Amino acid sequence: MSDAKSTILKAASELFLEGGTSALSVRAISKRAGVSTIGIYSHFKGKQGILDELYIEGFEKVFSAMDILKSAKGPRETILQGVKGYLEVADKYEAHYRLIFGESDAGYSPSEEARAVSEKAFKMLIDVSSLILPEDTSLAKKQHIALEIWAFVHGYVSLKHHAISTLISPEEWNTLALNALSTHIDAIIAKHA
Amino acid sequence: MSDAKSTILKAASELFLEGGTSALSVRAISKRAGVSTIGIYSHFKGKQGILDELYIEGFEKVFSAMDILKSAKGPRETILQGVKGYLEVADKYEAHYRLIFGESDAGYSPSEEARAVSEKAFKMLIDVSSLILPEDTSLAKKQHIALEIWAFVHGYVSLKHHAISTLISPEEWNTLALNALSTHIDAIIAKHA
DNA sequence: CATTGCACATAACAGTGTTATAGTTAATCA
DNA sequence: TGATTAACTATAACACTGTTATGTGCAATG
Repeated sequence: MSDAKSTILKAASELFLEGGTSALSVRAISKRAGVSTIGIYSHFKGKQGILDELYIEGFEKVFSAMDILKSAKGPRETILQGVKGYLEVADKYEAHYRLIFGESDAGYSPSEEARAVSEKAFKMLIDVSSLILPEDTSLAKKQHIALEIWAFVHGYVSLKHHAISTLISPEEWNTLALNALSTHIDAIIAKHA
Repeated sequence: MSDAKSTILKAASELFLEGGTSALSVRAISKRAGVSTIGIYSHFKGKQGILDELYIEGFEKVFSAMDILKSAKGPRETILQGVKGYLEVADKYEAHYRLIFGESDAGYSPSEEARAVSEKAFKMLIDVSSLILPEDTSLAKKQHIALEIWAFVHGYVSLKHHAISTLISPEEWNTLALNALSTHIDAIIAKHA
């Protein structure tokens, strides 16, 4: 990546972490990066291009959180560790997470390249969650189980972000999510044994 | 509600259903409603006020979907019926659902009144999900179980909306969600019997 | 009749993403 | 070396956004 390109991306990432999408105007990025506004369009495909990079950046963080396939503690604990990592990434990079799930910019929709990265992440999730299934399980079934786990974890993260109800303390959320997932994974194991 | 007020709200609701938040500009609403742009500010508190009304409108639809407490089929089937209603509302009023969960307008955050309506909906959810729990269960525990169910269902809806992966057909989603919820509710019942 | 208040249209302000125009600087090539 | 080309820059404009100030007319009230 060229110098100017990485400088722009760094500035955008900083602004993004500081104030989310609302702080991410083309003029603000170019000002902080020390380039002209037109630079955003020559080095990236406008704001869409910037958001794509941040989208991919976000998924790569999720990637690394789930990259714990080779655990000695057995499939159940490996998955729960992956869930824990996911929850932590979602907390630490909340802005990225919101962008990925469309919670921050109505106009944005990921490019083909960005979509490809997200599918790669889903495939990794399938690998991890397949650990609790018999080896001869069909791919469709594996996808369904992976989706099941993902939906559950993401549901907790999403509800937490939007804080519809303030009845539950922020610290408790991740514990509740882990307990619920633990119960559900046991149910899946029992069902498909 | 005055004539002009309901006319404006009707226009806003129509535009919203047609094209989501991006179609909801103050000028577009006033044009369709046949009033001046300033009318949005005299009858409502600007765009925020309009979005608040739609937010509440959305929650009332969720309300009515879950308002099936008195079912003769027993607690398990009653809950699953509530989940089914929830999924259907989420499909039918996708724009409202996205607004409620912040997936459509970054700048918007619900007013106190709107928040109150959402808490009322959560309390109803607690009532429904408490059906599978012993009567002497603590309120905190009831909340946790309600959150568990909500997170799971919402996770499916949210992932479906954003279609990270196109590997699963749209028609299949709700069936998968219902099956997963069915499994999990059994697990909850077994755990807290 | 005069005054008050309400709804109106028009226009403006500050911001957004994007693009056209024009000027400057650096590197490449004959 | 001198000329051309490419890449950068700044400035300004366009069409849009939410919001507000200004002025206009009309209706009801004192």
